[in-house]
This record gives sequence, structure tokens and C-alpha cells, in this order.
Amino acid sequence: MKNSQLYKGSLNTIIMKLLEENGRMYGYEITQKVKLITAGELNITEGALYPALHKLEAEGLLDVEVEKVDNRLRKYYKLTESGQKETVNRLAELEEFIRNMQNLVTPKQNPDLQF
Amino acid sequence: MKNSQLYKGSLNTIIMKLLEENGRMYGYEITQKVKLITAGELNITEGALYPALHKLEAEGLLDVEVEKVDNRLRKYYKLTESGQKETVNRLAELEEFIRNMQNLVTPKQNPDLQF
DNA sequence: AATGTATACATAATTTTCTTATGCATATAC
DNA sequence: GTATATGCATAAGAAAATTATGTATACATT
Repeated sequence: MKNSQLYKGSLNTIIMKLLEENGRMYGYEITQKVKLITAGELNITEGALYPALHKLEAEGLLDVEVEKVDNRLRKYYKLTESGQKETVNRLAELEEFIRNMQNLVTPKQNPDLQF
Repeated sequence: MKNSQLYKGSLNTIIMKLLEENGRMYGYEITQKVKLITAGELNITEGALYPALHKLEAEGLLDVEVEKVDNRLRKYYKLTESGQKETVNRLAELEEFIRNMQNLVTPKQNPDLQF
């Protein structure tokens, strides 16, 4: 993961969301998809991605299938059942997080809150 | 900082934004304000906050004024001129970050992007 | 009198997460 | 033959946080 350090801590959530959406993906594919979605803003580094994938797998949230395509190895990851449940929680947390950060940047003009 | 690990990396930006908005604040006040704004969701821990304030000060982004109020010590922090400039950049980064994360959670139905 | 909660600062040890650097290997374009 | 793209991996180090303490004042409760 690179750039503004704000992305720290969001890699796992990003991976899980993409897998939920796309069924299965391999590491390199994830980096390219993220680059595309963020218009080149976020480049996931391999040093961050692969350890993260291995950890999610070790936690039982992801399953792997190895395939050889064009004489090159690919490791396809997909969410386990447990991973799908956890993804729901992570996405809820992410939305809460985004809401909170927006409230910090653009303080509500809510008369109920005195600040 | 606590909770969903998504907040990792956002503490400096939060501090600077609050100081930009409120002129000057002391550490404990920052923790309470954040708790209020996020409806108790985000609790900044002292072990994260104080080192962060000291570092921002060391980088010349914050100035300190020590005051004794009600026989208790307070260290008021405010943005330096350099800190104000930097805050503009950090907030731009934060908004970009939020946009990107939203695009990940809620993929755009933009026909220009093929994914 | 003792205990708990709130206010207010601080640091040290450890953990988590990421960056940076490196390594291996295949395929294609220049 | 050199560079770029594809595809995986790990190791050393840095950065940022958590967790656990420590000090001190003030006020409320038991």
C-alpha cells in the first residue's frame, strides 16, 4: 500500500470487498483493479499484499486455488463462508469509518450536537 | 486510537483538522471532542495521542503553550503557519482517500470505467 | 477514611502494518 | 539484450498504534 498513509489498516477490507464482488481473484489482479478504481492513486505493493493474503487465509477467511495460466502461476483467492460473514462486518465498519471521517472534515450543522 | 483499525494513519490528520477549526486545544480536549463527533465510536488513546502531538510539534507543525487551569496542567496546541499550509494538503488527501474508499465500497456505475 | 471517576500529562514494551529492497521466473516488445 | 509486464514470495526496517503503567489533582460516593 502506498501514498498518504491514510490507507494504513484498510488493505484487508479492500481485499475482502473485491473478493465479495468478483468471486475470485489473484494477487496481481487485485493490485491492478485497485489501481483502476482509484485512478492510479492507490498502488498496493507486493510486500503488503502477499503477507495480507496469507494472513487472511491462515485466519480461515480466504481459500486458495492454484492454477497455471499461460505457463504462469496464479493463486486465486476467494472468501470462505466465514470470510463472507466477516466481510459484512468489515464493510459496516468501513462505512461507519467514512461517516466519522466526513463528520470530522465537514462538521455537522446539527443543532443537537454542541461543538 | 481504537476500534476498527481503519483509523490507523488518520490520527495526525484528525488532530490538525480539529486545531484548524478550533484555534487551539489541549490533548484531553481532543480526545473528548473526537468521542463526541464520532458518537463514542472512536476513542483516541493517550499512548497514541501524546506521542503524535510531540512529533507534530517536533516537525514544526504545532506550537505549544502551557497553562495551569484549576490547578491542573494543560498544554494547548495550535497550528504554526507551516502547519496551516500542511493541513490544507492533508485534508485534500483525506477527501481523496474517502472518495477512493467509497468507490471501492460502492463501485461507480460509470460507463467510462470498465470494471 | 477509602474508593472510584474524571481530568491531565507522559512513556515503555510490544504488536501490527506497511515500505523498501530483493529474489525467482515467464512472456512480449523494442 | 534490455526493458516492461505478469506473477509469486520474503526479509529488514520503519511507522503507528495498543496495552500497560506511572504521576497528580479534584470531586463524589460509600
